[in-house]
Amino acid sequence: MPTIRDVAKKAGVSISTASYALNNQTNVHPDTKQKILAIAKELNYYPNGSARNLKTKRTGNIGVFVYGFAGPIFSDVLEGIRQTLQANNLNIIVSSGKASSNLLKERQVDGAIVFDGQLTDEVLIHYASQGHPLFVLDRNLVGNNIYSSVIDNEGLVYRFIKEMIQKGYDDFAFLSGPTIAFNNNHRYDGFKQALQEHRLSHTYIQGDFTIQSGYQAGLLLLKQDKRPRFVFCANDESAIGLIEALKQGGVKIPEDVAVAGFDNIVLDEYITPKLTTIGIDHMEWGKRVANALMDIINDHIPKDIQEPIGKIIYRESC
Amino acid sequence: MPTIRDVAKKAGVSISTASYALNNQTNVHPDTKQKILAIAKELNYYPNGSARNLKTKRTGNIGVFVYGFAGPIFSDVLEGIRQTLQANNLNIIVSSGKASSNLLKERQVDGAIVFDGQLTDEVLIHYASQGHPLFVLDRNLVGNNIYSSVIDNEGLVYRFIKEMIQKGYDDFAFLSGPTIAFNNNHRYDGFKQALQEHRLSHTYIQGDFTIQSGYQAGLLLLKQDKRPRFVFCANDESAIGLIEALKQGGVKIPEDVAVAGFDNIVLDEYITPKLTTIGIDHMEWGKRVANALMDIINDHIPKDIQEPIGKIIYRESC
DNA sequence: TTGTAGGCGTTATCAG
DNA sequence: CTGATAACGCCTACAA
Repeated sequence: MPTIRDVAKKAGVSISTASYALNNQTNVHPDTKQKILAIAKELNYYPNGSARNLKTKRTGNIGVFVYGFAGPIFSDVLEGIRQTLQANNLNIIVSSGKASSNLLKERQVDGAIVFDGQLTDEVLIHYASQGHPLFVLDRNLVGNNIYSSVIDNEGLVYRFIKEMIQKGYDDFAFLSGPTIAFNNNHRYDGFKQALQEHRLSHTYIQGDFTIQSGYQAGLLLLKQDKRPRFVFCANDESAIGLIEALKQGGVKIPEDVAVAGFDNIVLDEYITPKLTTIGIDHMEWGKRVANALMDIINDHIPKDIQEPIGKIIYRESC
Repeated sequence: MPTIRDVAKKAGVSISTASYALNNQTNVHPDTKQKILAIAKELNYYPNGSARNLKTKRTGNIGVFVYGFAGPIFSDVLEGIRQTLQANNLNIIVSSGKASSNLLKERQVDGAIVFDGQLTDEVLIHYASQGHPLFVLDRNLVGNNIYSSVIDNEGLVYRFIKEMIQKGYDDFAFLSGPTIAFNNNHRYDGFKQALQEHRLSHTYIQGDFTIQSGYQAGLLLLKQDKRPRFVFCANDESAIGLIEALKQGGVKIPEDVAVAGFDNIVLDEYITPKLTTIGIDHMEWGKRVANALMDIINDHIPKDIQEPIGKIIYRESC
């Protein structure tokens, strides 16, 4: 493992000159510079990250922290973030679980984008309070150096349900996700608001965002003699489970029961009937967030953060 | 940002004593230790990762490098790896693109698991040659400290096609992925081998692993007056595209044309007909690989690496 | 244009 | 049991 020392020695220059050359400083003679670079390449020299980070107090890494790797939604956001960071010469580091808080506490990242409800407010606030910019997605958190980008869950669902009411539906049910989920509650709020304006009541079914829970909800409905005409599901996965169960029970969708979800996951287009849903352009969202983070890092001026773009995607299920 | 200095000063002890206490050494009096820990907590002290890494020559991070974040297959592998690493007190760092080689070159990770054909052999070999353990998945690479875990693509496809021949099929086509893909070629080898043993010929269709390319292939088949009785697709996504096109053209699956794929992605169970495929237990694979890496890191004895478990999953498409 | 030297925050060796 | 002190590898005033 060659160090800058070895490079300098072999080039017959001092360590500092080597450092200047390797860091593309102007104050070094072209000839010496070229010689140093050639030798660095020959020795396969790369600076030790830990040493550089310690000295410069920056790592060149941006942490992206997710709840788990299994979810289908994050991948596009990550890809959008990755592309933007790479264009700005920053490394993306995606992590999850205990590793996330370690990286944060030990300052192995210069900034962070958080998509993980498990990370405690305390850890996040402490990290940001040291001067590191922090972005929280789909979560409420205020503090110094903390920025957030939140999907307008409430507004989107509200608009959608209003349209469905215009279309003639008047007997709704809400298939809920876990009640501790930020998303879920806002979606429910929008749902209720729309109905309330038309003095419509609704049925509430508890689920937990999984396909399985949707399936269970479907079985539940099958047992009832009277079923809602429209089930709005807090996310697509539960909607898919619900449809699966209803279909097996001989219920026609959307003729007997109409269904819609939220998230626009890939699966939506491949089930029968294709699922109507509300979708976010995740890749674009990732890019916007990463760009906002870049702005903050580069000139410390928090530009106004644009909301992610959401839209209703009409397909066959309602 | 408090340093160990601050903790020591406030506790009225030397830096070294503080370090001992914080690192759970035995040679420090319980009372002083407790005091130091209390003050560390009070000051919200956490060691600077860069400094510690520089000194100890380890980072506690394991890099997992993927080709991109968009793919549907990796997530379970990642989750398996994550769980195992977390149980061993190591941080998982997932990265992609240029960031991956940076992290490798600058030695910001103690070991790596590589699932990214874009990372050059050169970078990988150089990294491993410095004494870092490296795992490559689904790729051929030999060298010091390099281990690999490869799916038996060839054997699995071979077994599957043999069974299909037993079942009576005798008119096959192969829908290929990109010919530079390691996976694809081995799958094709197994396919050819099985047919050859029965002196059967086959049709070859070029694709690139995407749903779109499968769809194109389907359109192509629709134009032909004579169609193969069985299309084996190099992966599930192309199979799904193929099925979509054939269905739209009025072809019945599996009655007119039988189809199968490889990977067992989530989508398979939600399309009509459900896709027969060959699947790997990805979560289990991730765990095995991570465990093998742990063994290597802990006692430097390369245990025999178990192959990932693959099996044929019969559903409706053939 | 190049070299000297100090220090980033830790850990770890060696004395006390 | 505790305390000086020397590294780890690099960057960067400042001096030459």
